Amino acid sequence: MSQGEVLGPLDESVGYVLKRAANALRSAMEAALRPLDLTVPQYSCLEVLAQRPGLSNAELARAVFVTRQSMNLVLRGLQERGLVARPDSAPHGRARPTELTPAGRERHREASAVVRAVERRMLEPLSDGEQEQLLRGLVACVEALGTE
Amino acid sequence: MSQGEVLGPLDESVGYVLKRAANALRSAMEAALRPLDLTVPQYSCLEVLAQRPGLSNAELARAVFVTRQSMNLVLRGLQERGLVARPDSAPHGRARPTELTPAGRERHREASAVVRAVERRMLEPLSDGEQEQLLRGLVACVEALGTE
DNA sequence: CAGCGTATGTCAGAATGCTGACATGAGTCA
DNA sequence: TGACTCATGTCAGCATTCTGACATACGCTG
Repeated sequence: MSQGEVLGPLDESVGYVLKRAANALRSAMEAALRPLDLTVPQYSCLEVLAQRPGLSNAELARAVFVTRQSMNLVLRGLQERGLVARPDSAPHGRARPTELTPAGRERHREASAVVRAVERRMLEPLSDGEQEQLLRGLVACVEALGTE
Repeated sequence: MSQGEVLGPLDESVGYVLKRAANALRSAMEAALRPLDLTVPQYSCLEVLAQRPGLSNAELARAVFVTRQSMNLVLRGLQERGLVARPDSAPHGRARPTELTPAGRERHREASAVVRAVERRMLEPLSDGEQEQLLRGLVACVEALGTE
């Protein structure tokens, strides 16, 4: 009863399946990142910093879609573990640019590998064209909802 | 700076966009359900109950992907507002089957309408065929991740 | 009948994220 | 220069959800 659910109208709703897919991806990522002692927000932070070094706390928060307060906690945890570095005083205004340390870059490399493996597993049944179409469809949905 | 973000590699990651889409859908649903004084979990519960009456708390929790404890709180809130009804004593075992009251059915009708409107808005830029393909792609992803 | 395993409902505690609020620093304009 | 606006970092409180645990109820098996 726990697995063999009746295929009801819910499974035909894009919204329901979208939520389900995001949920499954999150769970898979959590499980994959646990051996590296990283949470999903922590990994997201490392990934953004690797691609765009020097971002401030508030900018990182916007990029990962969390509040400044939450991102601040994440950054503190990463800083205590020596994975990111921030100057003690802000060079301009109050924003302190954050950078990955060498250890942070190494950890990001490992984390990025396992996350990409999860993503690859998720997309494995789809052809390249179908993957592209899925991506474009999702982007279209985001834009349609974003412009309210 | 807040809106015009650089189109980086992140936007080409299906996982990232999937999270983004689910997030946008959730926010839009919250905003649409607020006038009806319903949260997303509460609506989800009503929706499942409308399609499958008589489910117990634990079965509802599994259907909505939350814990029994969380669903119990949701059900209490809905019960206090007279939208769902549960017998005081279980007819079999400990599971008490839950049903929508007439008021609950009416509220569900209203909520379902606004949620479907949100979903329609989200899917508006996609053709029928693209919507179908998106749905099938997401289902494939869920299944690929589910079988670990 | 007694024991075991499973499922359910429920209670308590912890973790996580958010909203509200405030002080600080920089830019703008009269 | 002084007032205003905006963004940032940070503190406190609240809300929501999860994990852990326990008692109860049923079915199965010896």
